[in-house]
Amino acid sequence: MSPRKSVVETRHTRRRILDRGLEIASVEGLEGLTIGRLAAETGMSKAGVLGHFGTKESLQLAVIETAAEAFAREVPQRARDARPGLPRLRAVCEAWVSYLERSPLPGGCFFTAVAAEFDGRSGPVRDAIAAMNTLWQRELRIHVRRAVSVGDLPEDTDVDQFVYDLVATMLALNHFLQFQRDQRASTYARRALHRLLGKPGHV
Amino acid sequence: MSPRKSVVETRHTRRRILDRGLEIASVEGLEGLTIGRLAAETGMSKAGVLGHFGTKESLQLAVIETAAEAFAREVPQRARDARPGLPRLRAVCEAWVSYLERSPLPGGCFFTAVAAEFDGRSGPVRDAIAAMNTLWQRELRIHVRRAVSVGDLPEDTDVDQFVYDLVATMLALNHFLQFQRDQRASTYARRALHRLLGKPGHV
DNA sequence: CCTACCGATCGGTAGG
DNA sequence: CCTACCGATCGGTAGG
Repeated sequence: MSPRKSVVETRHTRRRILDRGLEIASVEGLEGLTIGRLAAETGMSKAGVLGHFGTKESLQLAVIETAAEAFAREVPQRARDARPGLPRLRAVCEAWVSYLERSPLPGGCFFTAVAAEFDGRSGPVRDAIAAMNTLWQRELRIHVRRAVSVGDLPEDTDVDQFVYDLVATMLALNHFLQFQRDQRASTYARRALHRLLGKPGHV
Repeated sequence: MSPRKSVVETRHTRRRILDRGLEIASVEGLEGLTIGRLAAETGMSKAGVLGHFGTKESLQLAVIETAAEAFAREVPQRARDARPGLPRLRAVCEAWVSYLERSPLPGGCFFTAVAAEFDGRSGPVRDAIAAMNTLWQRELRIHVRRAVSVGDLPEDTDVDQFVYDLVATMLALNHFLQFQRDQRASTYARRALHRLLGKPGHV
């Protein structure tokens, strides 16, 4: 029996479980993430792992939360110093491409993976993934709209179409990198972005 | 005990299993496709189902083969009467969009789903999916190259970039339709294609 | 946080 | 093609 841990130690253990869980889920999906494997890889018992979350579904929701925090840190946060409008939008996209290129998670983009996994299902886990997806596209729309309103993009820009094109480029980048393991993918992605956003350094 | 069946009946049973298996796998993935569920939904015993394939892996490979045949029937075959070059390429893309729009499988595009599922894994199943993916992109490249050589597309067209852009549009279409359930997706996809391929009806 | 369980389900086999 | 199994693993619980 392990001795009872302090609050800070408990929180640290929870983080370790979630960080490892995010890595596993990026490869195996959120259903393929099993409590038994998570226990083995953190050196705990299954009951020890489950004690932090109660149910597998709560664990899945906590992993989604963890993924959202990592994404926020890696992409939108890195663009916050750029001037609102096209420069900010470009900075966001460059941080996004760079994140997918570096691919800190072994299975590539967590949200792309679990969106595909849960697209045919329903329930709280799907809803949580969808909520993050909506939040992110809303942020992209705001950047595009701003770029239009300050005159960096043409007045007649279709904002939703623009967001679709950005998302398409990133979905393809993740697909070509992770599935096809084609390193040229980031070149293609940057060229596609260049077509949408123009030359970096110019307005 | 069921009486022994004729060869034609056996083949028919195998087809029924594979058709149902493809539907299940489009939603649950190829790992989530279980022999028990497949048996229940075809009114057979697990041993009866497994007898047709031997192992789950063989079943998975047979489902991939079935999916490839369905895709070939629905997309490239429907474009074979169009003139080689840009008209053929446009016909292929229109059949592709239409296929994703109609979405005969409950989980959307089978290959998109399983590519995401297996991108972090290795083995014969991943290899089979990758082989189909390669075959299809090779066909797309041939159409693009032909469109360039007959003068329908500019001489300096980057063929691989062009294929990347087509795939990006289709991945996004499937994502927006299946995950976001956004019916406007096909409008966005067709506009993106229009930008790449020009106005249908014109060379 | 552990050990020691639970019923359900997994892929697969034996034997007919 | 079936019934009747097998060991392994699933999510989860009891009790400490």
